[in-house]
Amino acid sequence: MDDQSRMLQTLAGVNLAGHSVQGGMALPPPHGHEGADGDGRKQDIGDILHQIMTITDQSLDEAQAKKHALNCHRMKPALFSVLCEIKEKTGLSIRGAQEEDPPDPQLMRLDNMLLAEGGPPPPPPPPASAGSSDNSIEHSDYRAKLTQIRQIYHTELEKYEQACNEFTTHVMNLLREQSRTRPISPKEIERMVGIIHRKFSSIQMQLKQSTCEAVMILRSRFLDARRKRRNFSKQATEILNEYFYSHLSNPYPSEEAKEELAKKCSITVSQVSNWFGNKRIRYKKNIGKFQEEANLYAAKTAVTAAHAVAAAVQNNQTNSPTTPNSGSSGSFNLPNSGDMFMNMQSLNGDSYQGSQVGANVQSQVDTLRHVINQTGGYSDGLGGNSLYSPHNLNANGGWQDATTPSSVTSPTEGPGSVHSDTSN
DNA sequence: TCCTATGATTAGAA
DNA sequence: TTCTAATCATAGGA
Repeated sequence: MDDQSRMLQTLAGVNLAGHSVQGGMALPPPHGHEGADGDGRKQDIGDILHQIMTITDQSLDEAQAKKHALNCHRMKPALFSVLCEIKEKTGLSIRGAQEEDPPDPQLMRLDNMLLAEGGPPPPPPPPASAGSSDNSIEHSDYRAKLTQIRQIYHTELEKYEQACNEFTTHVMNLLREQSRTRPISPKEIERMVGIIHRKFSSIQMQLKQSTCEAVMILRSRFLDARRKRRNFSKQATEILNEYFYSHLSNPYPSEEAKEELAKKCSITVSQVSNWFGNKRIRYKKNIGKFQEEANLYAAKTAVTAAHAVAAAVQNNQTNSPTTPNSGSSGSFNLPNSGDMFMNMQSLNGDSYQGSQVGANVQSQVDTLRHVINQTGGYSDGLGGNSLYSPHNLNANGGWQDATTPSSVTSPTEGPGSVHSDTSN
């Protein structure tokens, strides 16, 4: 059996089963019997089908003429409906299954990213907070560029959507027009529209990808921390240097000390760590160069210590005149200058502990005297300051005390701690 | 524009 | 995990 006759049989079969047709123009029901009227109808259908099947073999003019006749035929709506159903049951049902694709995860990810990036909240500031006076300017610049990208994206998207709508309308009109001559159901038109939309959404995805790339480039350009290097404030550098040179024998601040320094300098703990890391290595590499700086901070620390201790002594004498003199030459509790620094910070700052001062005030006075005597005064020449001389570095380039960095092995050494490092 | 200083990052070691 | 050492990339001054 060839295809044509099979089709004819199928059509006839569907019809004879009393299938309801589109547009309320159903075939008359068979009424349970098929007499001469039924035979006539069959013949009628057979004629139409024959005409349809042979129309492709005819010339265009002949076909046009026949098309009109077929369009006006009373059985046309019924045939239309049946043919549509056959189409549904064959190829189109396969396409229909593909329609239920879940939303593309990549597209969703891009959407989310664009949403997050283009949303109202400003981008996070760079990690370095110090010296970021022009952050707002940079952010506005960043935002301006981001807005520009978004504008381009939206313009393009609008263009695509417009084009998509135009094309969809065009296709719909075309299909509607064609549905007069061939079986195209509204459902099929709908599917076609869906296909067009999917095609356009893939174009949209490309657009989104490009936009994402542009945003990423912008981000890396504007927010890359390395590019955003800012010098710390002078005050912050001074605080860090004071700590460094006063802990020269063991310039490894504990976690607590780092936190304290970070707080004082308005920077992050990791920035403090970075700073000390850089400082240690650069100091070690070029001690001579840093000697002057070391002396400067030595003098500064000593003067601060002198003032603070003097104040503490006065305070101590006023409040507790019976404080025993715990410090005797040779056996005093000698803090290194770094601890003095932190003690002075404690005395002057927010972590003051009266009891500590009370207990150590005399030894601090002795310490100060000791240090002053040891260094031969504050105005020692270059290299003559044993307090900050590089002898703390051992032969293989490490700090003598650095074999046990405080942050690793003795994290309890915090601000204000006292130990007997006499190397200073 | 060049040079130096400096904050940040990275790989590898301990 | 922290540190060192090398390196990058930028700031800022001459």
